[in-house]
Amino acid sequence: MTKKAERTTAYIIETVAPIFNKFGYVGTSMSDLTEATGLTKGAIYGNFENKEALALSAFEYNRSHLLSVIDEKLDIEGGALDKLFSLIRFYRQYDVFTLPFGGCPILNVGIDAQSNNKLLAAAVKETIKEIEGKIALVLEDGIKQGEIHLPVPPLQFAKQLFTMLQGAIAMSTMTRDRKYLVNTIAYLEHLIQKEIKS
Amino acid sequence: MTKKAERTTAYIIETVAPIFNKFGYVGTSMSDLTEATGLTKGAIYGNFENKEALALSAFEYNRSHLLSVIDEKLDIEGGALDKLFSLIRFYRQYDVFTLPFGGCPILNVGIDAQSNNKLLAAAVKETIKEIEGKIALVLEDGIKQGEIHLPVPPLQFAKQLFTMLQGAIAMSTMTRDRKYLVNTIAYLEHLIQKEIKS
DNA sequence: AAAAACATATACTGTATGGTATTTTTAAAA
DNA sequence: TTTTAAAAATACCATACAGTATATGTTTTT
Repeated sequence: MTKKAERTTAYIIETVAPIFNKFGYVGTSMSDLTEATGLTKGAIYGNFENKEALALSAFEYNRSHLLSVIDEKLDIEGGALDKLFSLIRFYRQYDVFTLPFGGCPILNVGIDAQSNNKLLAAAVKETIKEIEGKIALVLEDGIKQGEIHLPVPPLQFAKQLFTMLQGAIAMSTMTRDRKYLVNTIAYLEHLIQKEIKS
Repeated sequence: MTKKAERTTAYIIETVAPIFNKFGYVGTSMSDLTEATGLTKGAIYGNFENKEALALSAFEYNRSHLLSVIDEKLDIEGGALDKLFSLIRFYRQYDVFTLPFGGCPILNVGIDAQSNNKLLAAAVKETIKEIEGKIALVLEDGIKQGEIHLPVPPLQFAKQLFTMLQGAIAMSTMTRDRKYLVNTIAYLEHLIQKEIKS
């Protein structure tokens, strides 16, 4: 049996994560969080040092959730192309996936925290690097297997791919129009099929 | 001679615009603004109804600044390709261009205001539509002149182009690495040159 | 079951918030 | 140059903010 505090800590994080993600660090007040959790400040401050530590835990929670799904999409059976298609097909529905999160944690926190919270901004930067690395690994493997060929180094291609995905996420978030996701994924499918397949 | 209040209003807007853009709507306090302007709340509230109206004016100021530069880049002598290259070359240095603005007003406000200010969010949406329209117009003209050919309708291509640009902006903002801009522009130059030139 | 340790609630800091009524100052009109 | 109108400064709301000390419960451990 887990300790009481451990369970409350976990409960607080998962309740609070989408709120921080949606309304931002400064846009979220401690009273928003007591209201959402049904707990008092005593309980929250008993489990977290301050608002910043809580926001950081909340981001880490969203981040690991996202990373594990990306891992899942990249770890399917098949070659590099299969893995890439699996990943970008996931991004076609990224808006519905991130709905319970309160939007894309990378974009939301990455933009919001840029000037308001250095720790969060650094955590986002790290997460981006991590995702790019995962994609690059798949590409490298595909090259080794002679399955694909790239016009630029794998990491650069991975960055370019992720940039396009993130652009689609940004646009569909700002306009509330999922066509940006759908069209970008269609373009990327074409790109991968035509440009990098050996 | 313009009335005193008109000048103060203009002064407030231009002083306040980069602050709102950088720190966001909730992240900016009225005392931040009195401090930056050297004016008192009496002066500010004498010229603006409330914080929201001021933030909206500040965004409109940034927006029209950006739109006029985009117009300038698209209104050069030459054909559609020249105009497109002129525009995307501008975006290669978008980070230094937006430095005095406090970052990209579309991205910053578009993400920040999404859950905190409906008026601002709507204004961003409108601005995106406007820019996409300007690009689409150039493309349509290029098709009529037989200079270019597109695999999709002009507006859709414009949206796709702008999505990639906005993705590069988002990535370079979040990571503070301008390579995303440089590489994306290099890719777009290649894309335009190879894919849409007749 | 009692004692000790832990976890949560209560009640309260001091400060900052957006906003306003009123006075004082400054600029425009006579 | 005086009057009048406009603009900005002052002083002040009430409320919300992040955070804390202390008291009260509630689990664990003995």
